[in-house]
Amino acid sequence: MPASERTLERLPAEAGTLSERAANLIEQDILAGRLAPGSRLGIVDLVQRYDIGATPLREGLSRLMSRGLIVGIGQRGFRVAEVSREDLADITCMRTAVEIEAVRLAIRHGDLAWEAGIVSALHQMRRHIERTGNEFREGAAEFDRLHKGFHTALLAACGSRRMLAAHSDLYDQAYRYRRVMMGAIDSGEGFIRSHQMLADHVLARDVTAAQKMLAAHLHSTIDFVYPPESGEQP
Amino acid sequence: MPASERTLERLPAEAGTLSERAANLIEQDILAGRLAPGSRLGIVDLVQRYDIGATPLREGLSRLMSRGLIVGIGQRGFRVAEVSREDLADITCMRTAVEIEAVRLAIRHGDLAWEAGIVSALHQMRRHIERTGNEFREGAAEFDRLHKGFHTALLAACGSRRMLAAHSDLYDQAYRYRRVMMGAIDSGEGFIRSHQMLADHVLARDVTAAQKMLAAHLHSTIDFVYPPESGEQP
DNA sequence: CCTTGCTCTTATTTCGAATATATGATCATG
DNA sequence: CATGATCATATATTCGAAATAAGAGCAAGG
Repeated sequence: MPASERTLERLPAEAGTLSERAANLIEQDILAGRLAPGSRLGIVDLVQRYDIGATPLREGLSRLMSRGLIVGIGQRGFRVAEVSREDLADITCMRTAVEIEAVRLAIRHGDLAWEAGIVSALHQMRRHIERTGNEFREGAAEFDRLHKGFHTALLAACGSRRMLAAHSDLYDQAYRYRRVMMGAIDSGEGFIRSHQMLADHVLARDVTAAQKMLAAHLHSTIDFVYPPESGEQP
Repeated sequence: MPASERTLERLPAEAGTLSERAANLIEQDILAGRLAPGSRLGIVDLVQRYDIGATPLREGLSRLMSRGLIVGIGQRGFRVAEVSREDLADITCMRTAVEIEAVRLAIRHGDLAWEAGIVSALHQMRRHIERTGNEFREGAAEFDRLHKGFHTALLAACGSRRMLAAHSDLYDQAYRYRRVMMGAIDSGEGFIRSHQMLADHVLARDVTAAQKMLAAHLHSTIDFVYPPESGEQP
């Protein structure tokens, strides 16, 4: 195992045009929290930070705008989108709408390969938690990739490009909030169990149970990040 | 009626930055069919067409990309998104998901102002049809504004910014297909009646009936544009 | 005759400079 | 002392030209 270092970090950012690269880099930094919510995204700063010209940067920012990670005001530049309880509620609302319907369609149309994908994704997630023990928050980025993979697998057979794209976008937007609660998961025990149950309902083709559990799962993030009794802290 | 010409055409396009203006202009042209599906959007052509520089144009194109009206391939420029039966089905799928949930929430949370908005929007649409008679396809753009207004009014009280935005985007994307079937509506008679029924169900707070009718309404576009027995014609 | 590799053309993409706009400070004024 | 106008500075935005990549046409070789 000498040359085991492969080009892993080149995958997301080093493709195509500088505009895409810029969009990817900025998205990564926002999701990872390196660009805090509400931060001003001054062009000059960004040019220095990423060593990319103003034109492709602006283009990347424009693309991110429509995805809810960035807000841009007329002649006053761009900012990282704020986080707030209302926004998380809105994301959850939209996610619920998309996933409730997508999982219904997936259950209706899913074939054997789809089922296998779910089992596989769940297995990977479980193993990752077992392997890293209670410190699986450390590799939050890697863990979240698997978590996203599982939820994507559930919906994979829904047959709608737009729904899958929307799910992906919304998942990423919610990631900024989930990051906060990563440390709050005591053990991976209950986490895996609830996902196992979700998978069971889906594989049993029980639409109603799956929808119900999915909705509850989505809403649980809100209470984790903003406990019901506490005040707001945007 | 001397100075009855107000600045109406300035509303959508003449605000803020050139990038926004470019995005708006291109969007209008795509929706109106002046830029045909699949057209190459060469930068040089667009610069001449709109008398706007390459930088803000490209930025506008980037913004439209995430909204499904434009596809951009790496180093190979931009094109107007193709139309196809699959794409219309996908739009409808996504619209169903969003609207089914949004109307549920709206019925649950809607207040008196919301109800009034629905009645008002329906009234405007009916009057417009009565006034223009069977030629209401002529003012398709104006009519469609009212039609969109009605459907937006139904969901207005859902309480989710993202859902309303998604509805607006999807409605616009579907407009390219609806434009084709505009001439196919024999009389405004049945059209208004079905919308009246939809409004009745919603105002009666009958979630199930409203959802059912809404879904059917959305799906009806597919059969109009691509009749079930005919082959595809993208 | 088809394939392959090269050059030349065309178009996209990017940069650096110029322009237009907002922001903040300074100063005069009520 | 508060308030509003004016100017200076910083910033975002846009332009025109240069760098870069894709595509077309053509020649040489299998």
